[in-house]
Amino acid sequence: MSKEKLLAVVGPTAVGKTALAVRIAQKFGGEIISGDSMLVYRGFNIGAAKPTLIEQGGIPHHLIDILAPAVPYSAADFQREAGRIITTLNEKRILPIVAGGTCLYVKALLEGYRFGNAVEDPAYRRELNAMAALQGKEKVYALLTEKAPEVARAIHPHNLRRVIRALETIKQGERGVSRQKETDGELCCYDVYVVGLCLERATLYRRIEQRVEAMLKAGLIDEVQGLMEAGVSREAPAMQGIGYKETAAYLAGEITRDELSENIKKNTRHFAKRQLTWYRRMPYIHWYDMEDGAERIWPSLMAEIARREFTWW
RNA sequence: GCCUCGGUAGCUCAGUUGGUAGAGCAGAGGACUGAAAAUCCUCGUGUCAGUGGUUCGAUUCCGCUCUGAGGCA
Repeated sequence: MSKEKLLAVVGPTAVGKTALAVRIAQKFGGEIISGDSMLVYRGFNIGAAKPTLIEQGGIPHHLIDILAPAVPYSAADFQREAGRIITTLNEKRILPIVAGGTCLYVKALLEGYRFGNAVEDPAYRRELNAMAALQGKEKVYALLTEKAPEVARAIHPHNLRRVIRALETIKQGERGVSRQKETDGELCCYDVYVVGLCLERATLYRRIEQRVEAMLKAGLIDEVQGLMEAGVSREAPAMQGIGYKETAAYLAGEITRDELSENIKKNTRHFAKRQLTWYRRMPYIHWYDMEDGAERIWPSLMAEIARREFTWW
C-alpha cells in the first residue's frame, strides 16, 4: 500500500509559512490543514496571527476555528483529525498541505507517534497540581519514582507537566509515556515533502518585533478584553497563547503597556528559538532561505513539488 | 566653582573587612509521544572608567583625571 501524499510547510513563527502555503495551494489545487495549537480556537485571531478570509485566498483551511476557548485540545486530537482530512483529500485527489508552527503536532503527524490510550484526566491533574503547590514539585516526582522508577528517570523532577502526564498514564494502566511510532523504520509515514522556511536569526527577531507591534496596533488589547468580557477565563487553554496571557496580565494591571509589548516580543523570540530546536531533530526538512523574499525561492520550490508528482492530473 | 553619591558581563545591579568577581534579565544550546504559543534543563573572563601612590599583592584604601546623577552657590 502506497503512502498518502502530503506537503508540509514548517518554520519558526513569523517566517511567512501561511502566505507561502496559500500560494502553493492556489498553484496546485490544494487545501490547507493548520498545524497550530492556537488557531483551533474561535475568537483568537489577532494574537494568534490567524489568516483572515482574504489572506486565506479562497483556499479551504482545516482545523481553524473549531473549538471554544475553554475546550482542551491535544497533539493526539490533532494527529487523528489531520490524518482523517489527509485521507479524505487524497481520495479526492486534492493535495493536502499542512502548515503550522506547533512542532509537536506536526512531528507527531509526520512520524506517526503512538500516543497510547491514556486520556487527559482533569481532576487528577488538578489534584497533582495542588499537591505541587502545597508540598513542592519534588513530592509529585517522588510519587512517580515510587510507582515507576524507570519512567521517572527519563523526566526531570522539576518538569511538573511531564511528571503529571506520566502519572496520568500509569493511573490508567499504561506503563508510562509512550515512545512508539507507527512508521516501520522509515522516517515519515506519509509520502511527504517538507518545506522548511528559514531566516537569519537577526532578521527573524526583527520580523517578530514588527509583527508584535502590528498586532497591538490592529487591536490585540481590544480583542483580549472582548474575550474576557465574554467570559473567557485567564486559565482557559487558549489564553495560554503568547500575546494573550501577557495582554490578560496587562488588563489586570500587573504590567505596564511598555512591558506588555516587550514581554510579547521576548516570549515570541523564545518560542521561535524552541521551534528551531525541534527542526534540528527533523532531518527530512528541505530548507529554503527566505532572506531575499519568497520570490527568490518560488521557482525551485515549484520545480521540486512538480517533480514529486504531487499533482495527479 | 564647591559638596554628595555613582562609574563592575549586552542591560539592571550585588560584592570583595585588600588575595583579579557573581546574581537576575537579555542571549546561546538542549529536552519534549494526549496542556506544547505549554513545561523543563545547561551555559557568565569581564581593561571591576582612566591614571599615579601605599602594599608582597589593589577592582577593593588614598590622590588626581575623565564621566553620570543630585544638591549648594
